[in-house]
Amino acid sequence: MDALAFFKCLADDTRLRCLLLIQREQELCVCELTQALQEVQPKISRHLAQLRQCKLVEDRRQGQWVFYRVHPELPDWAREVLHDTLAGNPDFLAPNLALLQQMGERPERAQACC
Amino acid sequence: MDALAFFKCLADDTRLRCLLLIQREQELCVCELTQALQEVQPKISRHLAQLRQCKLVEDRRQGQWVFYRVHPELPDWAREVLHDTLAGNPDFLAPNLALLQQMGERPERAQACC
DNA sequence: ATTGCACATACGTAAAATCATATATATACT
DNA sequence: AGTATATATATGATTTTACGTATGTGCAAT
Repeated sequence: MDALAFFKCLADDTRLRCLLLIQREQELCVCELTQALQEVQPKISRHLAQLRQCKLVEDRRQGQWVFYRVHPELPDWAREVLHDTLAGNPDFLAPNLALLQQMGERPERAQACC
Repeated sequence: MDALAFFKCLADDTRLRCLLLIQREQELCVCELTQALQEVQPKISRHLAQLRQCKLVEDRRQGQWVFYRVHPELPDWAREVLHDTLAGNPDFLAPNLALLQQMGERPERAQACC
């Protein structure tokens, strides 16, 4: 995990919100992120692809949905950066979390394996 | 201090190295950074201007030299991000620190006031 | 099989960031 | 005053990044 590549991923509003939301909520699918950010789906998808290619997140398909979570092998220092950012900017995600709550019929999670 | 603006500042190789070097060495002047990064002076200066405008660093003129240090009012969460990044990437600055050591006649520091 | 839904990607365009070079400013020294 | 050094900014070109729209893919259900 290259520090520069990591910060480039965080240097875009859409990606920063997606990543911090995923970190906070453990796991989110594309339609939830689309709702929470009020953006068109291809835009969200494109940015998630970048986060995936840089190994900041990992995806898991479950039926029609694809769930994203923070990559299990993300180095500790990077995890701490995300944690510190979230802790130091408590209002940043507020509008997105509100939209997420408002969302009806959120996809239900099943276990990743077994 | 806006999280997005902060990460945009870190999302460039020149700025990331400058900022982490300044953080590590407490204070550095432009010619030292120019040497440590092996870049032309206007390039270093331009990136320092951006770090200054975003209030990540503060400058202090002393004679012919201008010294840069981490801005005293940088929020704690941002300081921790810098600290974590430095701690988690011990080799990142190695070539720059080596060049800095090789540098003869480094400008001497004086107290900022009094 | 085909229709619907969730998601991913491709493509051309637009906007933003970076760069190299030239030039300006500020200080120091003679 | 004049020259040298350190640093800052301006300008136009180039590269990178992001975007909108259209289209492709995978799964589920009828």
